[in-house]
Amino acid sequence: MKRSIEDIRRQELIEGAYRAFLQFGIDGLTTARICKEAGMSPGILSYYFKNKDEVLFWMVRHANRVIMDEVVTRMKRAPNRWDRLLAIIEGNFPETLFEQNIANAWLSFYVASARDPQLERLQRLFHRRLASNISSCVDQVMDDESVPRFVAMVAILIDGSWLHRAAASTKISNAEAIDLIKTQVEYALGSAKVGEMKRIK
Amino acid sequence: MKRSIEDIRRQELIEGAYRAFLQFGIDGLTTARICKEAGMSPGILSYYFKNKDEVLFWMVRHANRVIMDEVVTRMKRAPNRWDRLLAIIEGNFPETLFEQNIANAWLSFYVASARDPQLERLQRLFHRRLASNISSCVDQVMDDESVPRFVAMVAILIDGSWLHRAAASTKISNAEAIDLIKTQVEYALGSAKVGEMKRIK
DNA sequence: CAAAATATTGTATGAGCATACAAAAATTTG
DNA sequence: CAAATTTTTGTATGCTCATACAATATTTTG
Repeated sequence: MKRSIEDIRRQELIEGAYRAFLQFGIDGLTTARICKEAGMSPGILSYYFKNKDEVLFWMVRHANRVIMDEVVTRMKRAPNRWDRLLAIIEGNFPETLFEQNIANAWLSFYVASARDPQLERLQRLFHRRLASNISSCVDQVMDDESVPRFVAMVAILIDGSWLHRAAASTKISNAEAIDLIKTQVEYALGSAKVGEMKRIK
Repeated sequence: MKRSIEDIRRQELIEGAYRAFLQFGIDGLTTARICKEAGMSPGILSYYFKNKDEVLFWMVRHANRVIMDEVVTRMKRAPNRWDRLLAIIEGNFPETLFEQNIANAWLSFYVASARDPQLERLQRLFHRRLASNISSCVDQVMDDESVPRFVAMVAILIDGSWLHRAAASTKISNAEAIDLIKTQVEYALGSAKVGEMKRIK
């Protein structure tokens, strides 16, 4: 029984923090706001968590999971390496999530992680996961030295599109971002490799 | 005489703010830190500026000018449109400035500009300048509807590389970033257009 | 040089916030 | 149901910081 209520409250606070994060970014996250968003009184946070940073940590994991679920779902459906690569690209731009406020919130997480070792570890983890997913699509069609460069290119295009969405004066839509990245990826691979990837499960 | 000392102090404070910005990002900028960095006592800021935000505003302009000078210098030397495009790309990655702390500071500026209309205007201005520079290189070799997409692609690669530098676990060097962007740009344009651009002054 | 103007210092004030915690309320237990 | 335990509330404390400003120092002017 004790476990249960504790888990529920922690989860509610994490989700409250997530909603506040999407609206105000990391800097707009105050303990008061988190608790209010979770429908609890302001002091409750320090009862269920050591401090605000702990909530932040779990909130970011939660936020990442929301996006990763989109990626994973699409990857599972993909019948071959090429479609898996497309699944990764498309999964990183879900219609409902590719939005200025949210993009900005993610940016603020990047900024914060430069000064918080815990968040930095998370950030590295997310990045390694993305890199390893991309690698697994192309490692059979190019030599080992070429892979990192290709991976960096795709990652830069994905992150860059989010940054663009957050900040640029001419906003890009998710369809445009996907299309743009897909086009550049096709250039980089060439039709021979794309064909090959379509043949590998 | 009055003008002179006022201008000097304002400039010193702006440069102090710039140094603090590079080290700590926008969030690490306190009035005390700015004044200390400028070698003055903590109260001086409100004598020469309306408030901290005004210093911030001028500091960001200053910071942008440092990079833009790199771009402009290279552009002036470029004999044709292709070299001008390369000048823009290379100018956005000066050896001494393409560094994690600085990249992070810029990111924090992007985040802040989402909530500060003054900074947002600056940010739009910077972006329009970049877009217009890129456009002017390619507007003779592609039809008008294709230009924005190409511009977005290059801008995304530039911004994305900075984001990558700030945050990714595998850091990219300026040479690698330039090379990667150049490669993707060549793919996107094709050798015919590149050849054409080399012929247009 | 003395009076006036200007520049600089150091600090007081108050706002916003994280955190701890005493008191109150709700729930569980015997 | 009453005592014990758990959960929740509301607030007090202390910190960091921006800003204003009185007091002091420096420079200018006549």
